[in-house]
Amino acid sequence: MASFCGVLDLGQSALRQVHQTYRARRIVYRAGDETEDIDVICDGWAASSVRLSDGRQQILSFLIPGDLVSVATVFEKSQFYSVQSLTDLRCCKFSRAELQKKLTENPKVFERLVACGMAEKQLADQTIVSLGRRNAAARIARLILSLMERLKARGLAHGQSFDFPLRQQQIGDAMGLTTVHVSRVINMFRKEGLIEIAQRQMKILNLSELRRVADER
Amino acid sequence: MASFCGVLDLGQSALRQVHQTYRARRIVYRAGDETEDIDVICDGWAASSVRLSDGRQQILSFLIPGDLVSVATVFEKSQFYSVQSLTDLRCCKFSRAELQKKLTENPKVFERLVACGMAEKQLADQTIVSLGRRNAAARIARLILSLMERLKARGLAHGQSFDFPLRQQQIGDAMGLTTVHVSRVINMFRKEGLIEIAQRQMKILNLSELRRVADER
DNA sequence: AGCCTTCAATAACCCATGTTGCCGAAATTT
DNA sequence: AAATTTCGGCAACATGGGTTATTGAAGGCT
Repeated sequence: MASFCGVLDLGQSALRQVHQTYRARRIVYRAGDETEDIDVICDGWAASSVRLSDGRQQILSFLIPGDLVSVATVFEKSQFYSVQSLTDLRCCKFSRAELQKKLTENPKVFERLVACGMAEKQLADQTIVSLGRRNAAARIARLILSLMERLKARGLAHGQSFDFPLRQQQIGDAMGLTTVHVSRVINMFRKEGLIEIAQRQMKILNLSELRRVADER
Repeated sequence: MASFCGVLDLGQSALRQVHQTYRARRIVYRAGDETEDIDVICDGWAASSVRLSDGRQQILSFLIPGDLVSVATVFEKSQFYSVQSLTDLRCCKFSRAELQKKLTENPKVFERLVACGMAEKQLADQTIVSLGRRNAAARIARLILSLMERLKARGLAHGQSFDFPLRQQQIGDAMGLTTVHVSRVINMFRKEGLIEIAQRQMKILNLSELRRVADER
């Protein structure tokens, strides 16, 4: 299986890389901290999120293998959101300074980085549409479909089945819902034969109907 | 007053630019269309938005003088969202091809463009937090404060007063609320002496209290 | 194996926000 | 300035989703 260290396709003169692992539920990056490294996720899932003063959190995005821990980290030493591992995680670390140097030398790498950044932005925009205008069922259906597409694009889904390590709490924190309501919706999906979840594996049983739900208001 | 044509600071070898005006409520860019130009807003407000199949729309962001009509347009010919003028608009148009050429020649310009892109992303992330975790009053308070900060940074606010051409419908379309509910909240703000709106001018009367409301759940 | 923690399902109740409809004011067009 | 459209305020009512609490199952740890 691809290791995803090479997403940026740095070519012959590859940069020094260090691999690092994190246990599930660890803080990979804490909001406001300064870092000198850029992480690429090789294996496992993570999430970027913001914690509010009352303890609730909003997940901004889920990160899967092949994702950079935010393109912004390449240009800014510190971010206003945190990143936490959702599963055990394997990352490939690059030095920011070295990567930036590479950018000026190799415009192809810069292009690839810009493309990653724009993909992040487009996902964020679609999240805004979900949160602003869709009801709970459509939001969750969209999340599932979007994750499936992203996993497929990286060769991490076989047919309509894929690893799905998310807890209902995390789905709620991403889609602006409570765990109770996420549970209601997921069970409705199950009872209607749209999906099946067992042992952290998601299987989509009725794709066209799930798409229909995702397009409801 | 600054014209904002120079946001990208293209320097001596300035690009050919064309100025264009739009009346209020016109489509500046239609989702999916291919364009060869990049617009910088010199005067007036616009909004990028997505229209759903049932006619409702979600506004992704408000664009004010000095904003690019999305950094993404520099790299991608077509976008999945539209841009509409909210007021009469003056824009400065650059050719994408020429601008891209300039990018490879002048890394400073590239940096500035990346910085614009990251600012867009950060605004989008903050919108996600608002929509996901804040109630109507906090969302609207945050929108007002965020717009004030952005206008101030461009020298377009005098003290706590600034142009505010948004209709309640547009506030609702941006913050995932109905016009009725926007009206309820705005009137509450008025009655509590937080803000004053008259003739498309917003004045913040009690900044600290408005900030407090913005930080409530 | 036993203990403890996390996770999910479910029910009863509540509240923030949506829906519909109406009216008058303000803005825009003619 | 008359006509028309847009806009905002308001009230009555409906509902999607939140809150709280309880229970059992699943998963980790010693």
